[in-house]
Amino acid sequence: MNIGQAAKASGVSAKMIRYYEQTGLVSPAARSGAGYRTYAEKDVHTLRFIRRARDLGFSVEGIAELLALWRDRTRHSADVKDMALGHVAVLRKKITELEAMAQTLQSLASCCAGDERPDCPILKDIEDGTDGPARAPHRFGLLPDGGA
Amino acid sequence: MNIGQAAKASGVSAKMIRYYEQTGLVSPAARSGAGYRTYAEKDVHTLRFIRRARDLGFSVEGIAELLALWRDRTRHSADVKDMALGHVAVLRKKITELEAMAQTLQSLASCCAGDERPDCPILKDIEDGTDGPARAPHRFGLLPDGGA
DNA sequence: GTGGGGCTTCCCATTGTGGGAAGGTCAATG
DNA sequence: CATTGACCTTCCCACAATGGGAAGCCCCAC
Repeated sequence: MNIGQAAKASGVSAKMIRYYEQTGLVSPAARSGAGYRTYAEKDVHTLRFIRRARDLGFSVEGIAELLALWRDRTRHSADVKDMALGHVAVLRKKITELEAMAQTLQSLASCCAGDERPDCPILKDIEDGTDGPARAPHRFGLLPDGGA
Repeated sequence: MNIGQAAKASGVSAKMIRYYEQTGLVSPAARSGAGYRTYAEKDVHTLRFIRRARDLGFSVEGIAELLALWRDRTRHSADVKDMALGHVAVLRKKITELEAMAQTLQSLASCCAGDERPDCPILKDIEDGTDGPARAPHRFGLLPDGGA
């Protein structure tokens, strides 16, 4: 199976498969005489694992750990659980931050007339910083959505 | 005031101030004889506005719009409100996605013994993809946290 | 033998942010 | 006045994960 087939079968784009290979997340694929990467069912299985882990929000680095555990028949399920729960904590923290932003904005918006006049409590707040020293983060890229 | 002072006063790092200038979010600062950027209170005020908007999760592009509205004395508060609410919608969507991940992971973890044995429902699930075709996103960078 | 589609590698862009090097400046102290 | 240390300048690099696209080779079907 060539990379295009593997991509379709696994839900990971060809571009990403090459990237994962390049960064060492997956081992280099076998090559055909012409230099084409060839994949077996087993490889697709791994790619699928990766995609699912990505869908659960794990970083590539986290996936590397997960893959290592997956392949280690002597693993302790406690280690996997720790990773999962640790990630849940990260997720929840992020959610909390996002929620704080949303709530602030929402309440600000509810004080805004939303008409043709210029007066706006939202801008006033951003300007004066009444929203507290909430050192919240930002920078959460919105899904370029590599279509499934 | 030099850039370092402005950075401290506004909560925006010097690096970022230069970046914002370079990308046109703020207009080029005045320069001293030696080529040092100099800032007035007014500039710091603008930088503070930017930082607050970032804290509310707006992208630089969004902030550019917000700034334009802020400076436009003939703005309609409705436009500001639209932006705020639009952003809230984006935030909520993100939250929903994150929550789906957290919930899946949490429930999976709760089925995991978490002991020294290798059997693990979490890995099984990721492997077999029982978690549904939830094409959720990922890639939400966690705050490098430019400490304020 | 030719066309179209798939594959290869390589480079670029994205979004904000920080790190660091090489060099100029400035203020204070000896 | 000279040195020192803190500050400024520009320029390049890196990150994380992903897509876009170009140039060129390959393979199969017709």
